[in-house]
Amino acid sequence: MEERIKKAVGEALMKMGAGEVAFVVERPADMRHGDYTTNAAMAAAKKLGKNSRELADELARVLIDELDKDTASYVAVAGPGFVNITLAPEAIALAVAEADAKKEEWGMGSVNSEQRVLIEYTDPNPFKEMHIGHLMSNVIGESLARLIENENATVIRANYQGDVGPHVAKALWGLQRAGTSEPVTAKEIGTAYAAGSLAYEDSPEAKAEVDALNQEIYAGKNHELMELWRKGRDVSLEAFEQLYKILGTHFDYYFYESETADPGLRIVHDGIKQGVFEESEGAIIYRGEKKGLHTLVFITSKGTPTYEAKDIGLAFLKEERVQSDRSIIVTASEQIGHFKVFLAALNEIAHLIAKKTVHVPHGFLRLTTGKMSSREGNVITAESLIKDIIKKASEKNADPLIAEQVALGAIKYMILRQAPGSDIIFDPEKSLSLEGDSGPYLQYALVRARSVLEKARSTKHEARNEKPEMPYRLERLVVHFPEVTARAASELAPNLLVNYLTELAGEWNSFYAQEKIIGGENEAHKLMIARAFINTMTRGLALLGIPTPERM
RNA sequence: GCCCUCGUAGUUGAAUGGAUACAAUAUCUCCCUCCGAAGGAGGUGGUACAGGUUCGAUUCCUGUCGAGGGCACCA
Repeated sequence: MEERIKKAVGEALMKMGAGEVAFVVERPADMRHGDYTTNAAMAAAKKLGKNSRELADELARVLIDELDKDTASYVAVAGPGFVNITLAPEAIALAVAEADAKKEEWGMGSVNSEQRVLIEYTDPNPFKEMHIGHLMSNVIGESLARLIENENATVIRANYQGDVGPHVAKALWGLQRAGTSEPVTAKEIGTAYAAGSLAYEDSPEAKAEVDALNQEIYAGKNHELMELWRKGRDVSLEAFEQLYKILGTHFDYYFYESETADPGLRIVHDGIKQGVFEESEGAIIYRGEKKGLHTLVFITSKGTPTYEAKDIGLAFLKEERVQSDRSIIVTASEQIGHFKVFLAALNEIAHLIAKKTVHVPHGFLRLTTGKMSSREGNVITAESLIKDIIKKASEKNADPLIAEQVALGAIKYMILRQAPGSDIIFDPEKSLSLEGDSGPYLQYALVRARSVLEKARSTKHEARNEKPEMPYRLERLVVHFPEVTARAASELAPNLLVNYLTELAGEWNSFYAQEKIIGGENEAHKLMIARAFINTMTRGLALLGIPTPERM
């Protein structure tokens, strides 16, 4: 629909001799202004040096001829020169019928038509418990994956896990110190990591031991150590799989730092000859200053690869295993600087890979009660957060499955409701609200709508399909769903869909409160609206990865 | 010290340079004899500060203040 209007506005501008002007067609903030609005007249006025109101009047006249009677009922000029388009009731009825009839295909688009998109997200570290940052990465990444898929692309989900590096050495040091040769729980390993991490900071001897362990792990020659490493890794990875299951996410490819280290080292060493990297104080570095960035170490003076070198190795490994047109990496925003340098270096080695790669940063989850640190003992793990919210949701839901669905809805909503890059301020005292703007609000609206349909099945109703002259606001909102999903996908911003669905749920709740559906006037028409709402909400929540409970 | 984000009702968030800055929450009123009150209807309340560009600035530019993150051997 938006496309159709955009095209008509473009043609109208052409006829007015302003074909070059860039303009937008969008949903006005206030529905009373119409179903679509365009700033085309104001944009053209600037370019042509004419009065915007006069130009808007002219555009409105031309536009009403461009759009056929069944599409727009009228076009009006308002404010400084907005041209507002109000859809014809027939066009709205048609779209609502489509929202019902198309089922799973409702809202599917072609923004990423035929593309193969590789998306890396979650990236937890074995030997550490999964914390909230990884949860955020997972929830955002999974939703992006689904939004991109919905635009007719093939999405390949990848997870990159840090199974080597200093944090692993710290955990193994802790396990050795505790005399554990057979770790069985992730918690056990997490505790060992915390112990190793503390000792590393407090004791120079421990630091030296951990550093030595780190190199031994890279070397892989110490059988006893590697056996402990393998066992600990398996336990951690298995714990992650349990969480992925609960979160409703899955991966097509797993990459591990233990396998990116070698290619990373090799490629960086090759890069020295090409003048991309250089040696400095025994380390191999990339001088970011040549690109207005800062210098980063890629290989340490001890010969171990850093995160940056491993990322170079990873980029090539991905290329080897997965054919892709685009590559998206979702990580915390603290890595923005590192990714800039990494991509600059990669661009010198492999221009085509760098060009198709984009880093999508997500914010932190910050506590109102102060910084999270393992030292303070107030680190919130993904598991503990989920458990807490499930407990809260259980107060109203005896069924544990539903309590879990509601809790996940609440958590995912909190993460997805705002622009991906910004931090989330979380008050652990107040916990998560299950009312108002929230996941459960959307779920509840859906459950109630389904319940109406359920009831309607057992009652007799008229076959006549009459409808009021003016479409309901709810219907007018449903029309916009495909545009919203397309925009959320192209801007990599699930929050746009969250905001839309929240508005949609509110509109349904008002409709539900004001209108008697079963046994009311125009029953068949209202039931159709209910079905259109249900399908739109169901599809929308699916794209966010928010579960839809049967009842609440 | 340098670089990057960001400052919007008491609080948490919206608003591709556009219309009377939009919600939720908290608070104050109402509404279950009627399809499910995790709901609906209404009230109170806001763009950090100072300049600039523009017909028009929460948005762009400059400065001040404040917060977060990054800046050679961590990830």
